Amino acid sequence: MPELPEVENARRCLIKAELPGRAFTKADIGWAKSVKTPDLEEFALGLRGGVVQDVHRRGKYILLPLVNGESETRTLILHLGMSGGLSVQPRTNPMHPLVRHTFSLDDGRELRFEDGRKFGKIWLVSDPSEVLPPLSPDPLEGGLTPQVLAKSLEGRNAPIKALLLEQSIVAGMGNLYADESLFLAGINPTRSAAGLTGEEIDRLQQSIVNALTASIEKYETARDESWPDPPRALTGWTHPRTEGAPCPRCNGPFTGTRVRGRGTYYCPKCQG
DNA sequence: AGTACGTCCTGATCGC
DNA sequence: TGCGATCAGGACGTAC
Repeated sequence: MPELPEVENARRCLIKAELPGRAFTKADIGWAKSVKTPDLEEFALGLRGGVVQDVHRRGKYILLPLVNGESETRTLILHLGMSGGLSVQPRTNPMHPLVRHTFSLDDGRELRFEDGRKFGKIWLVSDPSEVLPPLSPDPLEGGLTPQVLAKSLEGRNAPIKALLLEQSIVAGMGNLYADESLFLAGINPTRSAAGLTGEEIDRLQQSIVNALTASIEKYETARDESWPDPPRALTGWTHPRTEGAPCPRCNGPFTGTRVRGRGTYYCPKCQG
């Protein structure tokens, strides 16, 4: 589930749970392959004693800058993959069966990393740029202007939907919000990026920002209402994801197809 | 370089 | 109700 809005929601939950200021006392890794850097032993050793300074997000990555007693700084980086989720809970709370990793804190709570499909990833590094892939400016912080987007799409003949999923083009974009952005912009997901007009790219850029912002707002409300239970996954998009379902705009039937192997839904009439 | 495909995993859901 | 088949919202390595 985690795309930019879900990861941003997770980030805000960790802030609200007052994770910053706490120190890690222990790492319990339940699926070794999740830890990419360094090796397991060094990871557990390096994490111990680290005091969380803040919770940042870069695209779909959560970054926890840590400082230990000797004022050495490292960063714990988490990627939630396809099915990951994070929560901070008292150690005594019942453990969800899909929690793969737990990071004990110095106040009797622990950071829990749930990851049913085991596609999540974890790094502990001195310099995040060692492991982070190239990412576009964050769509929520104004850096992803129509000009920047147009430049990224220049000369690219792949379907626009496929390119929106590239994190170097739109950091944080995922399959669902790609469909939603294209629906809002009225653009067919299968069209070649190079064939888009300047006006369409402008509309697409605006739709990307709108789609992500609207979803985050929904999470914001849900979090306030349901705290401390993290908001369940909510429907942060407006287009249907069922073949034949009525288009919210023209009432015509939605089409389901595959673009680069990913489930793709669009209105053939509004997104001709 | 750009594009397309297979692969890593298991839980949830669908159809018979 | 039970059970096998299919599907899932990410990302990367590989090959053309």
